[in-house]
Amino acid sequence: MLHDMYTVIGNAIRETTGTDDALLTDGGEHADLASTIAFALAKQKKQAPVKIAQDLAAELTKNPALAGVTIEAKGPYLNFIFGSAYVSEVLRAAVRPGYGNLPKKTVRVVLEHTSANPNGPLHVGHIRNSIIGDTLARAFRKAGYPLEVQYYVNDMGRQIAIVVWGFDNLDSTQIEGEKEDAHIARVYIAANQEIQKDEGITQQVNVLMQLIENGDPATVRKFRKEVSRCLDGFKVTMKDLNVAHDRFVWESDFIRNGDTERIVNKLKEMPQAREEETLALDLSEFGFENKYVIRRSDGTSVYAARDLAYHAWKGANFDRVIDVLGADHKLIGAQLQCTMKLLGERVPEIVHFEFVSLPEGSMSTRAGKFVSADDLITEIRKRAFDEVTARRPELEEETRKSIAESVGLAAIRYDIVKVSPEKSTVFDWKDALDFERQSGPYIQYAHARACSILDKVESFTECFDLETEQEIALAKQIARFPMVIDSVVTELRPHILATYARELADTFNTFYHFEPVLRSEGAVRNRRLTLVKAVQNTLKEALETLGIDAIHTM
RNA sequence: GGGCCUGUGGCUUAGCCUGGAUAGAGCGCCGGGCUUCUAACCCGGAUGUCGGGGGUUCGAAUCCCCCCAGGCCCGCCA
Repeated sequence: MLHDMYTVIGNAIRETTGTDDALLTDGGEHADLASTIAFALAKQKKQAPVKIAQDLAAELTKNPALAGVTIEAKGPYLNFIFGSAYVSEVLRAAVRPGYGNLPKKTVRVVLEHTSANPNGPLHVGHIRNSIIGDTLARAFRKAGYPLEVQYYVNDMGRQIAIVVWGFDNLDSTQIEGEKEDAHIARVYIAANQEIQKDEGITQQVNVLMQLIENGDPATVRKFRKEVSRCLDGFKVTMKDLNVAHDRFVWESDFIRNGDTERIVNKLKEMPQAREEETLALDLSEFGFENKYVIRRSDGTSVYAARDLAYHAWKGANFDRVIDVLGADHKLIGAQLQCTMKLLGERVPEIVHFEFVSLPEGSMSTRAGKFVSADDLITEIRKRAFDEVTARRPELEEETRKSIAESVGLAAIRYDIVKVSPEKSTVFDWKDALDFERQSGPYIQYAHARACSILDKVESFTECFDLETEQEIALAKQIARFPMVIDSVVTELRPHILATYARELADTFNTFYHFEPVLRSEGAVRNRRLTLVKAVQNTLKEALETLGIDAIHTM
């Protein structure tokens, strides 16, 4: 819709001026779309931009393809203002279920996110990965892509060996009511403290790592058991966060099925291979200073080898491979991409996000320095319940509890997804527990308001002809939604959707305060009810794409 | 030491890729609005050397170079 207008107007400008780029941008407060083409043509035509803009406006107004669009020159700017037909068309589309869905695609996408090491609970840094990843996943589905979401289970790393060593050698009884992942973390932290005191333990851990690499059945069972327990804990947390994976892929499977060995053999044949005690790749010709180590001198594979095998498998089964990874993986991510390219395999696209730290410094599972996602969820639900109880004391306790869960989820997800991924953040309890403007609950509230209006009418005749400035502004905001979804998947930046949903809520709230709906009559009432229905539907679709419940009352 | 990312009112942040109309918002501050469709809201006000310096351009928060500050990375860890 907006996209169609963009194309039509862009083509008209290109045809009329003979340029390649129509220099079309958002018109902001001045227009729906605007072009700065007059500046670009000034030198070539040896005329003032203002004159060029005037001439072009006159010329374009005659173009039948642009019928219904008001074209005016404001100084050197060419402004395009869409007419009522556009607004009606937007409204007709926006009241239908699934508004914002884009045409079905055939490109199969695999998206990997979270993939935290199973050595302790998910903390507020990990869930930035989960929430960026899950929001992207929802946007991809909305954009019509067949998608599989995977969690890569690092079940054979050193940390897991340390966990297993702890269970074998320390007092590791589970405390009553203790969650599995919290239990694992406690043992992991204790084991690391022992390692600090006694270096001999490292040797015992190394032995465990060789046993797991060689597939020693007893060791495999022990590793699987603790990793599975930790994952069970993760699954509870992720369910609370409305984050879902289609498949959990175990790293050790790529050793067992021979994929790692096969890819290591291919790597050996590369001109960049350096086989001494270790097997490594020299990628210095591509700007990587350090060697990319594939195999240790004792013959065991390192993470990179298994990761290459995993990515080769993904590349063989999907058309696009996308990974969501923390900024600490930038270098190895780039080395992975470089190596995949050299192997002639499909190169993964990597979405990086910067770190979340605590006011006192970086988080560390090993040192026990972290705020767990579970603690955050518990705290925010408590706060949300108090808030709901204060506002809606008449509701049943069960209803208030349910609303509090949805509000808490919205607050957490929105607080995290709204920030651009390249910005590092410091976790702040006050900001995380905020339910006011620029928050998830604020957007939910706008949606609940729209629902409340619609609940109060039996039926109405849909009317798509808007009149007032506020009505039209709201419809034009609604019109942007499909293009926003497209931008999210094209740019792999989910915070665009967060910003959009908030702006739509802002526009609706302003409309709400200036334009009575139920208290108006006749055609005015009908068209405003239609508009409220459209905004309710768009907010619902946007919230659900953000993984937030579009609740009807709060 | 090298590489990547970030630096926008007191605080948090959008805009930067793809240069253009008075840099947009929230919190906090000041003032106003609930017998009214849900005030988790709305309206108005004060607050900005867009880290600093140079350059490109008719035009720079946006592009290029240098510098400063912070984060992350540079392992036979993952």
